[in-house]
Amino acid sequence: MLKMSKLTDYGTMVLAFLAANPTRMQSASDVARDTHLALPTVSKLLKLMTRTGLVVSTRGALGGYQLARAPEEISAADVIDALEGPVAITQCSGSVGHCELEDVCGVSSSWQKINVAIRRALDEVRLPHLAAAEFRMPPMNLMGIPITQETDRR
Amino acid sequence: MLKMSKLTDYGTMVLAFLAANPTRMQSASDVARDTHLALPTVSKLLKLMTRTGLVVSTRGALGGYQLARAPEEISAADVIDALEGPVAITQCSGSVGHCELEDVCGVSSSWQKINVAIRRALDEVRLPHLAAAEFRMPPMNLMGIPITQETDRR
DNA sequence: TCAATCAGGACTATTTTAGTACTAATTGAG
DNA sequence: CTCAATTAGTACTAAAATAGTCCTGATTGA
Repeated sequence: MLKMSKLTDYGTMVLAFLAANPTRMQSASDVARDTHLALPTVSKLLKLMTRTGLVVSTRGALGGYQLARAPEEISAADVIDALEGPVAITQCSGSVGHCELEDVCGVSSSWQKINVAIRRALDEVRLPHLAAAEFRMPPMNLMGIPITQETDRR
Repeated sequence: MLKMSKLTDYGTMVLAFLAANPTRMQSASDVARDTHLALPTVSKLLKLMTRTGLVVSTRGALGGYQLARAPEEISAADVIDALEGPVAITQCSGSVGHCELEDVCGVSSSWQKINVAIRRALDEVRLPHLAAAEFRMPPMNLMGIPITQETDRR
């Protein structure tokens, strides 16, 4: 199905929330409260995204998180890279440049082409676009089964 | 990482093998022997791909499998659809047309755009391209770790 | 009738993903 | 200087998805 992990979905929500007030420092608890995600999960996400440079953190009392750059500068590809590692439809195709035998290896060509296409699409969509989507997914029916935006039970 | 499942990888190998002799009927054992995959796995794959119409089967003694259509008519998207279900980066985005609230739901727009781009890329690559890749992946180094084309241990 | 073969599904094992908990480090404020 | 709030790191547990196996039944050519 080639689907994103839940964590990435949540990550988008968290980033969308931070994007709403880019200048304001938000603690993990703030984010958890407003996104309705469980605190430990939000905490984990923020830590991950700090390490990968999507958000910046301030430690100590009154500490918290902020976006590392303008929302327009954060793409879907950035989020997925941060939370799932580099996009790579096959094992070796993610390591362009690392693979010494790239020009011998037939795998590169076709799957690589696909990878590039995917990445380009993911690069074009930025946080503001995603943020618009995040907060208004209504309950809907998927093949007869009623679903809602899936969030962490807590 | 957005990666394909192993099964899909194997599926490609199996199809590539069938594509080598499109007119010849191959039993599951034949395929297993020549692809170096475990028989039960190959069997499972072939059954799945038969049900989804990628290959046709003939039962009974002297039975076996053949491609359902010309190799050029089978795309990467077909293989993934058959073995992993429809490509859909988010939950609801796979059900275009089924979702009654599609025009209300903000999720459609951005992720949908990404989905379409991915699907187009997957549609363009056909079995002959993939087949060329399948049989000559040499041992290589991935970030210092020596790897080979991963196959089923059996 | 038998042996070879596919069909279907149940089941188990493995791996990946999600989620939690605990301990250490940092820092502003009283 | 101490305390409370807060992030950092990491280890661990739980749940879900994926992979893989096996068994039983149906089909068919010899």
